[in-house]
Amino acid sequence: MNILVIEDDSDTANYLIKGLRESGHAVDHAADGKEGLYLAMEERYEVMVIDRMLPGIDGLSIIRTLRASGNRTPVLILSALGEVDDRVHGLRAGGDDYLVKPFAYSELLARLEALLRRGNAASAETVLRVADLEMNLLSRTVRRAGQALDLQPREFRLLEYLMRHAGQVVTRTMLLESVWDYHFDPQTNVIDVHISRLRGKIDKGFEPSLLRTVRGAGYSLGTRV
Amino acid sequence: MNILVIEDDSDTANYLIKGLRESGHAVDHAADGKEGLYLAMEERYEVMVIDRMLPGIDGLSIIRTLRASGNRTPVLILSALGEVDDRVHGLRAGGDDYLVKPFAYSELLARLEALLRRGNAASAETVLRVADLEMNLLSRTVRRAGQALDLQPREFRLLEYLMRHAGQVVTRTMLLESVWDYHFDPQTNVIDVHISRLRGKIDKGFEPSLLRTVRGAGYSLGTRV
DNA sequence: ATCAAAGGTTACAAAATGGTAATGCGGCGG
DNA sequence: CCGCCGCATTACCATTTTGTAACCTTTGAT
Repeated sequence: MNILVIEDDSDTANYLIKGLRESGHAVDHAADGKEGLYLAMEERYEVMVIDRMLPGIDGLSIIRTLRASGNRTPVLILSALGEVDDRVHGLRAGGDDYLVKPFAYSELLARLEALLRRGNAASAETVLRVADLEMNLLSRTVRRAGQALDLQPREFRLLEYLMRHAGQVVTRTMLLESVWDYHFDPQTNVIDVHISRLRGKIDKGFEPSLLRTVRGAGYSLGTRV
Repeated sequence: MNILVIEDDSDTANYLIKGLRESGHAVDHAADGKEGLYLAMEERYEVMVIDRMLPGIDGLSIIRTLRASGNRTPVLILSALGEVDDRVHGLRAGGDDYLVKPFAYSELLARLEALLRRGNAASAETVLRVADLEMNLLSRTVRRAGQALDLQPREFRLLEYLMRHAGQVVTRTMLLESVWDYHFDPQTNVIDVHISRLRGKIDKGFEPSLLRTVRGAGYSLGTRV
């Protein structure tokens, strides 16, 4: 996971960065408010840890600025202040969680993961990705290598199903059930025709081909195997 | 907001319920795990407050059961236990936040609101609501008073635009630009025809009418004014 | 009360979409 | 190396969706 840490105290910062990296996360670090705000605006993070007291711009202002500009990245506020009022202010400023220093690393990690979980539950369901192929379920758009593709409704449903089962072999029966709502064999080649049309749109002109035929079994979407 | 409180200690429960109701929320209460799980599964809440130690089923098991059945409602765990390990377990079980008793009501409220904010940021983008009319942008379904309606693609786009501008007057020019991508006047009555078709689906047979004509200006979706 | 303009409705025509069937191609077993 | 089977492709047809136009209704100014 991509995490931004905005923390001026170098001991705390190093402790955090080391721990998070060991847990397998990619961490960026800013030691003051100005740099922190810059990174938060320019880069895309999945979660941010922001110290409340910072040289330059203070932590709560950073959060307010981000929220005002439409940034919804979850934020965990870190602070030496323990008063209830401070915590309430921090959360009201747009923070998603509040942890008081000194803190146990395990608790911080658990809280970050809780934030990530919530974030993913929301966004992971609206955009599907397989290699450089991207489907946005909300805007109903599909792009490959950044280029917009124009799919018909049935092609869209077909591709959605394939993307939700990327890497697996998808049988004709599965497709008939899920994409066509046929619970019997129509004895025609509907699927073949639509796969062909879909290929013409998502694979023609791009490398590598993503929609692969598994002879005798079905189809599979993805890069390898 | 619809809130479920699962708490066996009657003092804490009453304190919580009273406070939340005064803050304008609708609160349901369960005094044991069994009843709590039942309510959590049957009703739809926007957030839940669950005590960790309960007679019957314990709090963490409730959360695990809910998560396993696909329920993603945010949960704030309430507990007398203060150990870091307990907090970590609570969050890992699928809780979204953890608050130790005794707690300040203001902090609880701030944390609940932080959870709600995140929940809404995610779901507000996938389902639009105007009175008893509901549009799910992910499943592309529309229902009025709970009854599923079958809209054509263009009707769907038209209704989506109207719902996103509910209460405002939407001009013909706005509709041509946004729903038809026409940047000129087609000199036909396409809009009138589609509004008529849409009315036949969303308003015919329901009360009150939601799609109102604003003579000389355009249309407006909503209950009053 | 009358009339013109705005909007509603209906019927029909055009265009887009989805499905069928015929034909072509290529891998694989014999 | 041949022929078959499974899949790909293409052309075509049916259906669905969308748009146009004619006609009808309502509204509000005079």
